[in-house]
Amino acid sequence: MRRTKFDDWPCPIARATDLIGDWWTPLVMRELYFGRRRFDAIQESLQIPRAVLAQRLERLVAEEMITKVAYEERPPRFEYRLTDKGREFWPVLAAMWRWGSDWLWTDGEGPPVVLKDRETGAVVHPLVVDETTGRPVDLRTIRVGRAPRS
Amino acid sequence: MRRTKFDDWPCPIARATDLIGDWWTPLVMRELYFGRRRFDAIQESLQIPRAVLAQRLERLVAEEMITKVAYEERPPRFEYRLTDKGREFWPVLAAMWRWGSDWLWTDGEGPPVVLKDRETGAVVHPLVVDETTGRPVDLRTIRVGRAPRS
DNA sequence: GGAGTAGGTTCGCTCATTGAACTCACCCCG
DNA sequence: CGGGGTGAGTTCAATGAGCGAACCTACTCC
Repeated sequence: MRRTKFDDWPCPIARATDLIGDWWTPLVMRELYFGRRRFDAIQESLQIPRAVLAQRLERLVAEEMITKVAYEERPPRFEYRLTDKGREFWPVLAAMWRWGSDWLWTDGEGPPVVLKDRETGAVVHPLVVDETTGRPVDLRTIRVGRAPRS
Repeated sequence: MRRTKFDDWPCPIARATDLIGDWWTPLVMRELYFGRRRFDAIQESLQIPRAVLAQRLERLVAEEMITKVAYEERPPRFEYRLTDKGREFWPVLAAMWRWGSDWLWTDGEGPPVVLKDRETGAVVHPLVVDETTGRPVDLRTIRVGRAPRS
């Protein structure tokens, strides 16, 4: 049977999972965030099967995370550019980066790479807070409620 | 062929993706965050195939996101409890929640559910910031660098 | 002794992912 | 003009993961 789809569930986590839950997709986004825009560049960097990359890019275009732009007509050549929707997804990967760095290196060291501020060079530690109060989101202080109907 | 594993890549996003990139896994974590701890409760709530749920829980236990605890000996009954590692993954799903709420409801409304502060009842809007500066993480101001060797 | 419950396994089917090879349109070089 | 190179994919056969349904086990309750 076909894999169960979550894209019409009434939960933001379910819908987001449907999109980025495809194998390789977060890594394809990572490549785009770090400036790789061409098919072969992404394929070579990730060593992703070409058929899979083609299918993932197609879906990301359909979901309007990226757009496919011809940067040359003859011969036909394309690149993939992030949309606002795609660019705003970066904080999710930043949160994953933080958690992965904190918990997935068991060798006593951390990962060999860090996020840095482009200007100051200071190391950036992503943290998820409540926009209004500024307090870190904590499972114990949060519950789910019905949305206030406006 | 077997699906490519990312769990030993030198990138925090890749390693985290390997774990939560399994289909259903973020939703299983969501159920645990919202208090469902028993196999049948999770299975019924998500309508996830039982074999898949068993395999996901097994992996989450192996990765120390959760522990399996007998809450009753005769008859044998179990529940799954979050570890610190599992609980600290919640901010990643909170960031996904925010992005999903902002971008995945095209019907003019938002999702029917929101996150609320358990005490004040105020709606919580997760936001990913830099822990040191407090500024929202923005792709344009961030780059990747080698980790300072301590 | 039969029904019910919690927590899984087993099964056969289909779809997705994989690596390797192939295509296509074009350019450049001699 | 022929040969090699490049970017962007498509095609292919083999294997593995996800699917729904049925089954199993160990107990309790009536």
